[in-house]
Amino acid sequence: MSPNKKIPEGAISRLFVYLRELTELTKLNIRTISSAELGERTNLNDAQVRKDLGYFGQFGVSGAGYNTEELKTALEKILGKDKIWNVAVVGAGHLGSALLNYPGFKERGLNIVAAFDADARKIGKRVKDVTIQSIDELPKAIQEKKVSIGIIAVPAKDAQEVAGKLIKAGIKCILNFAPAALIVPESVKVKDVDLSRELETLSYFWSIKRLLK
Amino acid sequence: MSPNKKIPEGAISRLFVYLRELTELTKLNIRTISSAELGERTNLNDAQVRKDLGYFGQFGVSGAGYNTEELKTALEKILGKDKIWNVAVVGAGHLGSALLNYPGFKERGLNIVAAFDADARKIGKRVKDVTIQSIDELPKAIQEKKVSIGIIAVPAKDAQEVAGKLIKAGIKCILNFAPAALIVPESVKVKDVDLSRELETLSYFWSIKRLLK
DNA sequence: GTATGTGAAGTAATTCACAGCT
DNA sequence: AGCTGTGAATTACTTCACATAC
Repeated sequence: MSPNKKIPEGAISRLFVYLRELTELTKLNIRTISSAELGERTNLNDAQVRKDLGYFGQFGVSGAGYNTEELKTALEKILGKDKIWNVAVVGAGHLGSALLNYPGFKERGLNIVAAFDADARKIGKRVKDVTIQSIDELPKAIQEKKVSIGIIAVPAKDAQEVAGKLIKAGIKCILNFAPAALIVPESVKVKDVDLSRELETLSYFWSIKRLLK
Repeated sequence: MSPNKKIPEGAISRLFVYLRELTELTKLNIRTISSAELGERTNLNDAQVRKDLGYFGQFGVSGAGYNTEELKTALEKILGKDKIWNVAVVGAGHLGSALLNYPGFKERGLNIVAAFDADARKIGKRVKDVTIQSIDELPKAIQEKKVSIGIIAVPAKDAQEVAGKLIKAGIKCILNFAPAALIVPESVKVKDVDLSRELETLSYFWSIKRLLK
């Protein structure tokens, strides 16, 4: 049942994990998998697997499990994996460049088609498949290249300004690597990836030595 | 009241954000801040700010708010920011190199002191402050350099093996960039950062156009 | 017998709301 | 008057458990 059941964001995220696993399984010519097995391979509970899938329909066969090929196809459709997504990176420092070179994106239909930087020395340089452009060209390039996702990989102090430019250019989804709390309209979805914070949080768990879970 | 109240992991993570903000505020010579203001600057609810702090003590003054300098000092102590953490990166590809060059870590007391790669051509190369070593030297180097956090930045297929080596070498905290479900003992804390998945999840929200929150 | 799909139960995290302090 | 600290209420998410289907 696909209609409005209020789907946790985590469920969406996990569906992509199931899809990856299913891609592996079909490559290995494994035809069928149970929620318990799929859960084991993804470090998740079997009930969670079933519930996550349940938000979108009924894909399994009682007593038998899921047909890997069928479920893979269904998830690809649900998750928009039949489409290719155009992505732009703002900030061509070490992190931005690493993202431009990261093979995992293209493999998953996420195409980085534009990169921008404010530093004149970087403009015109070619990294992987794209040429770094001036920030001034951002609005036009975003339009022309039909970019739907923006990645912010600039220092924290510049992040809000960059976010504003992306949004003005029509971007509705932002992956933000800057450790800054962005202020954006309701209609824009931001995902923060804060690398220092992840490490810091780990260090805390080390220091208390009361590791949970 | 600091004792065992069961502290959400998110609360720990947010404390690091408050600390950053407080560092800014003290630089600006702002002496006092309310939970509402601090929440506004970090995109969080005022009650959340108070509750998060409440897990560790009473730092505020009724009617007045928090003294920025005092709260900063208190959080530094609680979060172990008086210590320096030694970190090792396994995998010196684009992502690993970007992490080695990422200035945000050192700024926050997270020192990358070792880097490893399996590729003989990379071994011996110097990136930023460290020389890339062979994976074979990992156990010895982890010990000698007193590394407490390991970062996995290798392809998914190698991630489990690397995790095993890190754990064998005594590592209890792992930041994992590989899109792989690691199997680790209970005593080891893993944080997954799955960049493709973050982008994919964003793309989903774009495609349904029902952006939440 | 085996494994799904899903309400119900259980946990966890967030937000409310207000008593109490300055 | 203003703002903290915190139980209570709410909301969100996960896991249980079992009727149902193959």
